[in-house]
Amino acid sequence: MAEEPTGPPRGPVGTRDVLWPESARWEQLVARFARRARLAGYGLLVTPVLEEARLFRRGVGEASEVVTKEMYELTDRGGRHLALRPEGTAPVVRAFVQHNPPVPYKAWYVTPAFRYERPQAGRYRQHHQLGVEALGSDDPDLDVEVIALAAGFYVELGLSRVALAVNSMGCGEDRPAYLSALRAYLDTHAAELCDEHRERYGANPLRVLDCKRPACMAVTAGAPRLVDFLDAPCAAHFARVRAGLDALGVHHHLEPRLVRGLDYYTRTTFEFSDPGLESAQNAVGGGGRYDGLAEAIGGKPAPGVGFGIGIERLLLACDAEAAFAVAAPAPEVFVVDLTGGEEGRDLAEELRRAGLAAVRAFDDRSLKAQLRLADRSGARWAAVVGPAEKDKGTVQLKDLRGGSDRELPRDRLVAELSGGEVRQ
RNA sequence: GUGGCCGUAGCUCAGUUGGUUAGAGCGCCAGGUUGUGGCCCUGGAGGUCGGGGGUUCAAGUCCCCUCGGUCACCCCA
Repeated sequence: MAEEPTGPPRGPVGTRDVLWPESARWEQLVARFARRARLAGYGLLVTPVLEEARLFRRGVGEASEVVTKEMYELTDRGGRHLALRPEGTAPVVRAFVQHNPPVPYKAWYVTPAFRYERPQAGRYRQHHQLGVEALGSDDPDLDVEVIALAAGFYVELGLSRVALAVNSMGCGEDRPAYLSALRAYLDTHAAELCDEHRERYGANPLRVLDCKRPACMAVTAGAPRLVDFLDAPCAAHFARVRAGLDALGVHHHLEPRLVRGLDYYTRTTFEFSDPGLESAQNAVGGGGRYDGLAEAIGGKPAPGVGFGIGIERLLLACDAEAAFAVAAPAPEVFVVDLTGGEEGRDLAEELRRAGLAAVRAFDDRSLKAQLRLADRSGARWAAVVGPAEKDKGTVQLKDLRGGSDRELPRDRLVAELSGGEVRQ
């Protein structure tokens, strides 16, 4: 247990503050995603960050790493056992089950997610995800729509190296046959597996496929493949998904060992990775179909498919590819006041009421200081009001790019700035 | 949870084999004729050297602990 800290409080380990102006990029990212989602008919869904802990135990999986080792759990003052959401899908499905909206119900979200793990490049205890979920249909074209939405988003941001891996995990019908085949294979190669999996793979042999240690990877390279065990409906579904991606020009490749760490996946799984990311965490998004999840959490059966994109990692990928540069937001007008503040106060508000982004200096700074601030603010115009202008009822309008200056009646200022006469 | 590396001004860093009042650049503030920014010049503010303990005549420099950061394993976004 950590000792009681001293000094001013700090943000908890593994969390970050995104200060302005850096946050401008974040803001833009969410806006772009929202637009894309809306174009495809996905509406914003807001759900609580807190959920009953049992939602994730049942949904994400009792034995999954995320639940057993990484979940933030707490008991509230009323004795309720709650958890901070470790991922985005289960809460969406919970809301769907609880409210039973018309299907297909297509929603997008932006949310923090919490996992108690050691932070490193591209990995935090609180990270943020952008995602969509489409519930109530098992149409493979819906898988295609969802995947294309994500793929198009990466392209829109200027990410050119993002690769899409896909796989199918089958369903409750064909999974048992595959599991026994995999188990039989692993039994004959048990001695060659990594330390962690040598003794224990019985509970969920799929985990071994996900193991990145060289020993396990060498063994699983020759293991039976999920796609070879799909029953007819699942095989047809997967074929339709891949054909749809091809038809839309969404490049992808089969990754037979892609199983992902959350237990709820069935049929389609996919993952986007950016090899441009230097760090070990180069997965910038992932998702899949989860036709058994609604039922697993106690609702009536409902299929679903969706994905999550990690905002922090996505931005790291943008840095690595020198993509998605966003200019810091700048005001249109900087109001310079030499009358003691009253004129500046009133004029700034007047401009804002007219829809112009207007800022000013405080603390009665010198003219020189105010103009310096105006320059650094990035504003195109400075509107200067001193005692002389106040008496005459005018303002000096200064073009901060060139430096030219002209005086105009104060009641003409808004019209000048918003009318296009001065704007170019 | 395990391991490597690193903690000196707001930021990026320098601080010789331990030796006076801890420095630079950038940023910030003020001034450079009474009301005009950017460039330049001058000056200024700002640091419990992450924290605690120890060694020593003397610790930013060495040792231990601790907190934090960072990277990796694992897993994932």
